Amino acid sequence: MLSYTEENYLKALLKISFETGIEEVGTNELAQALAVKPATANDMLKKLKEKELVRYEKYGKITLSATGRKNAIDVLRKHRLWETFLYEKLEFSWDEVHEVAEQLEHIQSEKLVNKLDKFLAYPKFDPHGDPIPNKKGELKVQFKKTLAVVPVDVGCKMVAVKDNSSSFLQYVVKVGLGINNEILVVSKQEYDGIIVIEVNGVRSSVSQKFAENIFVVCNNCIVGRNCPKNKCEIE
Amino acid sequence: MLSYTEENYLKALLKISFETGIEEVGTNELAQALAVKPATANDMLKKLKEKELVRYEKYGKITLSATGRKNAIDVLRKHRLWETFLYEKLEFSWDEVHEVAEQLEHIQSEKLVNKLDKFLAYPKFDPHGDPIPNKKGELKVQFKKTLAVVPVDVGCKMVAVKDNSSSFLQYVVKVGLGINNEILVVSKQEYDGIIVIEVNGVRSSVSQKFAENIFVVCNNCIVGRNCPKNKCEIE
DNA sequence: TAATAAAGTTAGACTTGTCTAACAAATATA
DNA sequence: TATATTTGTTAGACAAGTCTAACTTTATTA
Repeated sequence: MLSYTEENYLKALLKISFETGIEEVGTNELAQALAVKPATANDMLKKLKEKELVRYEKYGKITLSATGRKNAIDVLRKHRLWETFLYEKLEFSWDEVHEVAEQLEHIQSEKLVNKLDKFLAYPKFDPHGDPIPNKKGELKVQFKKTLAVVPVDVGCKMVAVKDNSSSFLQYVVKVGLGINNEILVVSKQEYDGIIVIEVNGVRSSVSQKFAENIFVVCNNCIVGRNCPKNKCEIE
Repeated sequence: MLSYTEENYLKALLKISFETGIEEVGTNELAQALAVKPATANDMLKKLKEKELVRYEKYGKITLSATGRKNAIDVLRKHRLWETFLYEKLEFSWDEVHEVAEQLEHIQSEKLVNKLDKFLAYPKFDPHGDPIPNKKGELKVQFKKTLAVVPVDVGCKMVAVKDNSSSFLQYVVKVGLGINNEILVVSKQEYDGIIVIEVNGVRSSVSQKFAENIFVVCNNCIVGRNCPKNKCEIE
């Protein structure tokens, strides 16, 4: 049985891998993700290695072992199922679910997870558009890119957000955006990166930073085929 | 903000008060309820006193302060709401809810508790028949006695169980008993305490120990009036 | 390639919650 | 009431997870 803390370390490793597209993770990178000092992460890494949850050599990179990955995916599954529950059943808003799910994801009861999954009718995606792993740990692969790389005049569909912070999500709502909204990129300013988008007939200007945190699927991409290199991420 | 452990100490104090009917609790008693050594409980007590959650003097008895009691009741409210959720929405059986609720009761989110309460339509009692405190911390007082003190030929209604252990609860189900069942005490053996009861026309013999863990309300008692002394408990 | 910067490690310390072993006080009982 | 038993306390230790400060490796770049 893993401790609350150990689970968080494994989850962070998985999350970083997903975000960077690279399996190998560095100590500082991990420490930052967990808001602890590198020394602390280093200590824990020795413990996780001892338990064969990660592969790791001194001064080397960290990768999850098969067991470590399975555990991390279990936590992710719980997190996303709870987010879905809070959003769909308890009237939580999009930006409120994450914080509470961070706690709920550590509840230990296989029966609970599976019954919750059933109660929610086996959802495939959470309220942020992220795929929910099933009982076996399999999750829907998504070919997605950030809004920032979509060329002018190209239409796309918002599928997820990268940043789960409440402040960002509230901003997203304010711009009139939500999961599954169709977005048209109207123009892009070379100078400062400002992007003009059209959603439901309404035009808004968003920053480069904002656009980098919105995941979309392009309308003119055939998923997995002509999806331009370095602009699509496979999870 | 209280730690997981501190919450458990406060909850245990409240629970012991409820069970004994006495507000004052001893160190060993508390330690036993939490499955820790008296020395450990003693250490924690100093901390809880420092935080003004309990009243306590060296070699004296422990009582909850107003703040301590409020915190304990909040935990109790969460515990019982989660039990109700698991039982009513997730198809958990009577004897499975307690263990998981022990974990869920520590989730920190006022919004979550209140939304859960609403989702369950503000239940007054949990699956074991115990009253659920409302948002303000008020809970329905129940005048109840154990099946063990009910005289022969008297009918009563099962309202709750004292022991929440899975093994006991499974036994209860086996005897054909459940919350709100009418019970008639057919006979009592002076010699070994065996009690014969009739439930839905079916007779069963139960031990003294078993009967002490079943809470009932007598049919010939007018609650709060002719409820015999030392045989009724007020919570 | 040598100097500098970034990344990673170690040692020692602190906090929380737990333990054991020895001791002290309060209560029960002979 | 004196002794025995129960109850409660103290001191010292330990594991988990964290920190700071100093140090070592590896990577970058002038």
